[in-house]
Amino acid sequence: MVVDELTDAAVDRAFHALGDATRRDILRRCVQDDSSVSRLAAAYPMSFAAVQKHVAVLERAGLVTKHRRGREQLVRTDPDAVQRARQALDQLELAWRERVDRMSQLLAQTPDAPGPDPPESMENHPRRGPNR
Amino acid sequence: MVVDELTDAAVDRAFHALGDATRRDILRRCVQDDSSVSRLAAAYPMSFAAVQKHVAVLERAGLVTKHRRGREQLVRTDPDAVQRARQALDQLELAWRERVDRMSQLLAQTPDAPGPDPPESMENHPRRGPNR
DNA sequence: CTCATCTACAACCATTTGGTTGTACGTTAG
DNA sequence: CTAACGTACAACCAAATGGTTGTAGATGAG
Repeated sequence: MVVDELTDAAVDRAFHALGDATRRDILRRCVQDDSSVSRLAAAYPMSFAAVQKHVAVLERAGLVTKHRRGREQLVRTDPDAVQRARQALDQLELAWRERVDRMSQLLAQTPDAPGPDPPESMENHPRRGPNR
Repeated sequence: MVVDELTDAAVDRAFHALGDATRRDILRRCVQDDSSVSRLAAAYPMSFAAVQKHVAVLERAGLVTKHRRGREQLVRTDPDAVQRARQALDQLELAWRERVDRMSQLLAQTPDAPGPDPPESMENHPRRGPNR
């Protein structure tokens, strides 16, 4: 499986595209109804070309596709791409859960563990003694 | 609840922070084990200051927090923030599902009528007839 | 105390980004 | 056909980004 090639630069582009409020709004509009670029442009306080660029960013990120209808160009959100981005975040959450598991395990196997010591306890007393 | 204030500029920062491979890697490292900034810096082919800036971006986005331990500064991923970003994507997927539902409904309620004329019909037949 | 380490931050530079305007092209309406 | 519309794209600009180096402040080790 050479699927790994996609996921690095592609995730870059996807998150970068999502990091702008205007582009997220375009996504929201187009996920509900396909919209032509000019109709989108009318909805924002910027030039047509600016909106066109935003759509281009979303398209390069694979988040939307364009489809001709007459002289218009309809923009459509790709829900698969959205889910792909979500998976990247899911992985982070999974890793966190693994970490918590490891910590719980360490605590459990502590022999004379007297009480519910928070996991940070070992790295949390900076020996803030009488210095200063 | 004025929770809406957060979600706009904050989501901007979060996705922007996630839009860089180095920063995502930092997140992955720190979600598994807290790591000092200098230890992180040693892991990447760039200067200490550059890594420091990346951490600052992640911190402003609320994705990590820093905790002093002696002369080190430990970086820790905030799993809640990751989940918040995920929710933003979940909303998009939800909207898509609603759209599909609406479409299915339209299809379902179409009897065997030859010309189902919804209000949108006027902008929907491009009259791609025998012209050209 | 002194020294090495870790961090913070300013100044600077090249590149990218997000916006503008202007021009050109394809398609549909009359 | 011409005119109007929707789009594409180039050129340009200010601001942000991602990197560098250099300097200075805290903190722990010896």
